[in-house]
Amino acid sequence: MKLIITEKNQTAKRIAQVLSDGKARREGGPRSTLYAFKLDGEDVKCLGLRGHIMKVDFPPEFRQWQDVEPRELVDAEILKVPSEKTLVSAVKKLAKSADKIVIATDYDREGELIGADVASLIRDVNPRAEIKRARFSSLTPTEIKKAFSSLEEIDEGLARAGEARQDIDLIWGAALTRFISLATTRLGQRFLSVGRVQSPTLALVVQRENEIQSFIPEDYWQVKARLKSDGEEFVATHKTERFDSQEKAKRAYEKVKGKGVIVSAQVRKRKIAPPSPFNTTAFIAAASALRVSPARAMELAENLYSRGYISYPRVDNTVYPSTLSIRSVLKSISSADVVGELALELLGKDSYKPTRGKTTATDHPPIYPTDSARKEELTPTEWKIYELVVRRFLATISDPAEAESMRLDIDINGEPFVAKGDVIKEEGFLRYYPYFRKKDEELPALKEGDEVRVLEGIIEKKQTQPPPRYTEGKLIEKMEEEGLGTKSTRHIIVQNLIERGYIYGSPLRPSETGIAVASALERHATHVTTPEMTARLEMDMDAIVERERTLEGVIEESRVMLKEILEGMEEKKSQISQEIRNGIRGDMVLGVCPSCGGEIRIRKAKKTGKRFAGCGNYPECETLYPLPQSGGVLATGEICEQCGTPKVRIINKGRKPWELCLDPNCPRKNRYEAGKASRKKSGKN
DNA sequence: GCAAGGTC
Repeated sequence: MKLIITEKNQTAKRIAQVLSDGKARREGGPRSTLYAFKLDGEDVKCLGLRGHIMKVDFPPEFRQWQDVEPRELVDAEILKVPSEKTLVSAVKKLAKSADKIVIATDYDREGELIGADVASLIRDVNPRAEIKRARFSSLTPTEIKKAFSSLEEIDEGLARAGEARQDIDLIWGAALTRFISLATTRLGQRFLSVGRVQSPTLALVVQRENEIQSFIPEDYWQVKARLKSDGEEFVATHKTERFDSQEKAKRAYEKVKGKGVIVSAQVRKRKIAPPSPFNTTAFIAAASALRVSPARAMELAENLYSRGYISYPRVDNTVYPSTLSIRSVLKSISSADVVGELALELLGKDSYKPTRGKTTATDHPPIYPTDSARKEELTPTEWKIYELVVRRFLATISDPAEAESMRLDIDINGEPFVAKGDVIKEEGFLRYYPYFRKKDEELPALKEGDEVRVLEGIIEKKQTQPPPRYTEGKLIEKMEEEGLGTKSTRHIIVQNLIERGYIYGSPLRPSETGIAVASALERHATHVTTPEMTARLEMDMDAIVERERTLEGVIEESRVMLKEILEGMEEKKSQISQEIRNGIRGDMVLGVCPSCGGEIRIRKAKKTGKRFAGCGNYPECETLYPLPQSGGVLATGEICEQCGTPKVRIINKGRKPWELCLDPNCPRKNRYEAGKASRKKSGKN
């Protein structure tokens, strides 16, 4: 028997179908990922895994955080243990009766590692089996057949590179997480985490907040003129866009009366290029702009993918492969509600020139629709995401939009003014992808020498603005730019930072704890807070692939570095502990006491150990409120309009953070309960 | 109970 192992069910199904010309059958229950068929008289089985089926961990004697010094983890043995037990035993069972094994996991570093892990499991139970590797970068019949007719060997170098990543992440993550958690005695559920990707990401949010806090706004003045010509009104702005003093602005403003003369009128045609195909990050950014959070957008996309509506959503590539037939994609979506008609329109074209993005990768095709959906088959949010994917696809194969921009230079009593207009003349792709379309700004058709009437002058005081906080989508884009995380993990990393209480809100801000952890790490373990740690690791991994370095060498070097860092931190332990505890204490302040003006803080009842919110002026002030006993509690800085108590945010793992005011008898609560009940009824949306 | 990486 020949056994084929793939990384996921969908791939197993596809490969089995292609190699058997559609004759493969699923074996076992409805949740099974095993497909069986015959090929040239030989029995073939194809098993789909669920990503990694093995994980790395320390031996049991290192499990108790309080009993182990974090630095002991640096040299501790690292074990590989099954993380998907049923799949591990399925592999073993099947491998016993197989003489040929083909590893057909994804063609990337992690895929090679998954494959090598499986191969070593198989060698344990069946040392005589021949193990080969199939490599393909798309799931077209030609590519699959080619891969299986020219089998290769497992690339041990690539697999070792993956192992280096795994080991280094565990060693650094575990040792530093335990160090700061132990130093601050934040143990149990609410430990403080550190990691190669999460810590630099936290640092990004903290740095942005620092820029905002240290930003000194400068006053400036703007002068505008409301003008009229032939019954049409429009606004022109003084050419000096920012006057640095009120006097100067006033001098210009005082001349804004009577008439203006058009000094020049320029009309320019401008093309607006259609957007590039969706990779994960671009998709997340677009969904984020439509107010679907990254984690939710990915959850919805994965669900649509497993039901056959869209292609694989975890992808770096932004260029459609030449093997993707645009015409058949259009046909497959032509009976969809709403967007099907749009697809039919584009089916009339003779040829297609899809746009291309910056990233050419061979992992998967960019995200595109694979089937027609009806509105009643999907929840409203699923539909929103499906429609977005379809419309983006249609946009990538349609024409540029054409805009006409107009600029009028106007002289008003010697003061120069400018009016700008922008009007879409040809819709092009905007017909299919209207999401971020700007409103037309029209100007009257004036020419040089024409006169306009001044209706009024406007003088406005403004201030320079600090850079904006990151939205989740923008943060994920920034992570990609900095090389942090992967298409599959970035949204999870951001969600983890939120669940840990490090960052919160929309747009994102760091909590006091987040700021304190980031600054302590920046001072004492700089390496782990910068994207360079990842960049360096990537280089070392490349060197392992090229056999220029060994896995052992790379890890040893990393261990030496971490040991030094931990030694330094050990010396400054009490200082680090103090700093972070100050941050934690900062987050304990929930707001202002409505009866005495003191601080409402999170406290613990001495007898029961239960937490509650109470006034810092106790016993003079006895104000206290109950708190939910599970989840994180964070201040929002806002007070309830109804009852005047501070509003807090409750963070629970795996759930969307929610807000409530502290007063359990607030009249708003009834409304909240009603809202909750109706949400429950309508399902997940 | 630590990380980050796969996949559901």
